[in-house]
Amino acid sequence: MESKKIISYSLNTIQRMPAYLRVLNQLKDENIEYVSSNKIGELLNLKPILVKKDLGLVTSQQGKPRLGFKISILISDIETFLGYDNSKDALIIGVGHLGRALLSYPGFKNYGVNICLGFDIDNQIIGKTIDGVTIMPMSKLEDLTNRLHIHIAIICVPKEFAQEIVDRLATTCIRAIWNWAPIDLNVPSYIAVKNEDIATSLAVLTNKMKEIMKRK
Amino acid sequence: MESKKIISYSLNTIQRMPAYLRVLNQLKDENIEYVSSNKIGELLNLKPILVKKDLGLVTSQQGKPRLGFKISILISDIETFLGYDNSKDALIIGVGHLGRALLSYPGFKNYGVNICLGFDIDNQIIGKTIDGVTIMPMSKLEDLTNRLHIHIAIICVPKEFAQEIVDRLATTCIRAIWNWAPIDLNVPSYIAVKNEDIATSLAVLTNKMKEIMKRK
DNA sequence: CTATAATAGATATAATAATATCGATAAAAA
DNA sequence: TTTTTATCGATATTATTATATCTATTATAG
Repeated sequence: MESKKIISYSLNTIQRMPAYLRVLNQLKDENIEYVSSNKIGELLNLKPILVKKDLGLVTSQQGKPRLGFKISILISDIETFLGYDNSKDALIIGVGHLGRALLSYPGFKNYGVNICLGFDIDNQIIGKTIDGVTIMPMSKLEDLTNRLHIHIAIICVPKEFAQEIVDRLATTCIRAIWNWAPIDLNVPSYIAVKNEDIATSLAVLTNKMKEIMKRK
Repeated sequence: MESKKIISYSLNTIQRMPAYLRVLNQLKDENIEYVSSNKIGELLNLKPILVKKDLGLVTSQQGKPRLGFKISILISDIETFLGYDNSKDALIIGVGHLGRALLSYPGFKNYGVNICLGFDIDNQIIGKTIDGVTIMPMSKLEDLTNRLHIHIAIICVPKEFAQEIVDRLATTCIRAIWNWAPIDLNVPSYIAVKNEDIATSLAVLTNKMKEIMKRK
């Protein structure tokens, strides 16, 4: 009987990957070919052993003693793992300041995400193109989502409207929601959610600050 | 010899607190007086036992059998724990779309954060007031920060400029930096940092999506 | 060519976080 | 008033995550 090793990646491991990718690309730009876990740990303030374990989980190569891992392979392995290799279309709902900030963010393509449509209720901007993305009326939401087979939705509307939009998206082929509205959404189990929660971030920040202020 | 119990709160516990606060305020608005860990766990999709432990760590009250905790006390205990009770002044550097989105966000006061100053290099907006916050030229950064005793800085500038701003802030009384620029900052140990990392968020989201798509 | 040192990889251990269990208690029901 | 039951609080257990140790390997220095 065959046995397949099942590897499960912890949330923490996943969250560290983008940081690895950043330093690896930096090193690659400096024309460095190999890097050790020690070196990466040093650059990111992570224990080398942790880096070693994380990288060992996702890379396809054997690390070489005294040299470490080949950077180019490491990069492509992590990109594959994170899904940056195959571009995914996304739409954005709510094109106010926050929505525009995200639209003008140049980095998405590096992360395999391509925002191809915007939706808003403001007649002033409907039909216009902002940062290369056309803004459509909300009435077209379901139809366009399905016709274009879009799986990722970015929600940037005021919190009062977020839930009703989720309910509408739930009837479409959307399978991931990146929620920037400060509210706990009710989302069916066939849709992944990531909340960008300002309150949580601030809680962590002020807590850290409290620790630091206590010290001295 | 006296012994003081040292409680250390895990990052996870801290991060769950804002969610507890949200549902507690909701319940309070419904004029409910007591709530059990079970009920909160149900509302937030968390195991009741985890909620019980988290709340037990921060609350000052004895929970009552069959009733649970008194909501009003729980709220004020969590608010105190998170530092929402004493307002903290903050400044924002970079008032483009993202900066404006944060400025127009009405929720900060609920989190004990008061953005009282903005800084930018754009002469078009320097001297103007946006959402009640006056925009100052970068040249005044250190002086105003120190004179007003501001401890929190929100960085919303393009990533190329983020590090030099951190270096300038390090010479002031700033003790916490909320970084929205997509870059690993080098920050002295006497300053707390919280990175708002789009790449990390997307990594988590697309990974969850991958799991969901695999299922069926 | 040989010795050395830095590294991966595997495995073991420790630390941390989540979950389960159980007795005491008090509200609610009988 | 008595019984029942939901809950807390404390403690124990389990699961997960991070760290340490040890061996084999190989680039590098001598």
